[in-house]
Amino acid sequence: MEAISLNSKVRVRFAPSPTGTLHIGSARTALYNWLYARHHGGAFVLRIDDTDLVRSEDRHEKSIMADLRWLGLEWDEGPDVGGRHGPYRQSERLERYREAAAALLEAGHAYHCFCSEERLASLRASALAAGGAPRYDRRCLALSPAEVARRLASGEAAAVRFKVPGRDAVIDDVVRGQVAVGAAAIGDFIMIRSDGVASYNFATVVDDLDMEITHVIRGDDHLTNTAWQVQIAEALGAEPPRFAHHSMVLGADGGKLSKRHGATSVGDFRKLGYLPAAVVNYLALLSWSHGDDEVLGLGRLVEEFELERLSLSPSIFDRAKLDWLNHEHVMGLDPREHERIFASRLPAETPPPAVAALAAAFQPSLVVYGEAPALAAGVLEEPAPDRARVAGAQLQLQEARRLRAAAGDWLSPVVARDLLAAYRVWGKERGIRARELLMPLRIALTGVEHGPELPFVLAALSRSQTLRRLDAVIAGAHTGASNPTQGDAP
RNA sequence: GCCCCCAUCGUCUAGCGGCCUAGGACACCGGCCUUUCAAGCCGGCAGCACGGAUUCGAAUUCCGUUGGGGGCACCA
Repeated sequence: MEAISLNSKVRVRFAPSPTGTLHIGSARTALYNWLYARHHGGAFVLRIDDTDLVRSEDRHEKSIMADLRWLGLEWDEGPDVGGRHGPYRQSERLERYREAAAALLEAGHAYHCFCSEERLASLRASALAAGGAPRYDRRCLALSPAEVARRLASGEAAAVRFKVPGRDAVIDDVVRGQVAVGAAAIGDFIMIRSDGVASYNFATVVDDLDMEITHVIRGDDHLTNTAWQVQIAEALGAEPPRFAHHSMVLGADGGKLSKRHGATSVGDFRKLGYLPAAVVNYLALLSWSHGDDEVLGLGRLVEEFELERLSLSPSIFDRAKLDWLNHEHVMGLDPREHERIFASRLPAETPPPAVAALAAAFQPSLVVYGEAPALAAGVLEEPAPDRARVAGAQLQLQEARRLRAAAGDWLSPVVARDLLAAYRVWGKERGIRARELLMPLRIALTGVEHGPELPFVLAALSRSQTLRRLDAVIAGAHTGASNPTQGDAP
């Protein structure tokens, strides 16, 4: 094993079907492949498994590639970047599969099948009813070569089936050890459909061999596929790649992670404002660990990640932990980078000083960037008139007036910190406690009792905004006092 | 139904026969800090699915039960 890895360069592939967006579970598979390739100095190949011609769409291929790049998982070979083993779309390799099928037909490892889908369906139904695994009954294997030739010549549609060798398939799995699938469970499956297009299980084997893939790293939902695939590889006279089947990602209820669990695609998380580094970090931590280190960047992951240490059991996707990791990554971000991302979430017309102040204010506590607009609005938006009235009622009117009257003093320093310090000095001289001094100011400025630290609020607002809000609250308090139902405290 | 995989706190995991009175993290609860809410810091709660067997000794090995997941297409 050591000798092999020294002599042959590791080559892995991620082979999504462009039938939808990149699911978080698939992203995890891509990540494991990528990490394995980078760790071993090997190649990471992107192949598009689009043999399902009707469900495959170009826009999905594009979005999957965009999501992979967003995650930071660049590939060395693929449909857009090329490479020595192209083409990298299965739809462009159809001829190659027919060629390989012809060889298998020639060698007696495959045969033509003329059975209708209806017959196959009823075969399946009766097998299931009888309590057995649905397997093809090999009716067409019994056809004479002459009859096959005649029916083919007459233009009758035929699929090509693999003639399974009838022995157990043994998979030597990197993470699971030896896994044996009994011969009884493996039927003669279709390699080439009657429309001439290869099926997944066949195309995959041909491509993995052609592309010199050394390790196939994928979800354990493929474990039974692997049984057939090793047998095809052997029939093709080739040494199958090593396999590594990782566990699945489940939803909070233990079921397959799907739409009803909320965000499930990489794009969803991108839109919500998660950092790619945090998503990747979380995905790696799902079924893997490295001592007490949990907050790990891509670089560390490349160094430390080991397939052999993957947990064997399925893991449940926990958004709360992802949130925590994202928060950790946000805190660790270069402040300028954080400000850039934060700003991208705000309305374009947000004044630069406000952007800078708010970005700085929230870097220590932000969970996801999707929160940015609401957080910023809480400070930047003028408190609603009725809100100002309510705030005015909560405010000690005397305090507010004194505050406003003193504005000339505390608005003079340019830096917000100094502003606040000066204000506190002003209050201290008058024997006013910090809470009584600052809470009314907070309410006057933002209309609510919670929010970022006041220095940031002051820095985010312009001088005229600050004065206008104070005036509005004082005026609102007046209105409240003159309103009999309001019952403003004396 | 049949086949395959899996099984440590609610969740992700450490543990690979004695170092385990089972460690860490998230979540939760409490405290501290603080103008507020968060964040941060400190502390707490909480688990080896069950039954046999092996062994001087089992979370760790073996068998079974139960439970969970996956697969069983001319989808990938």
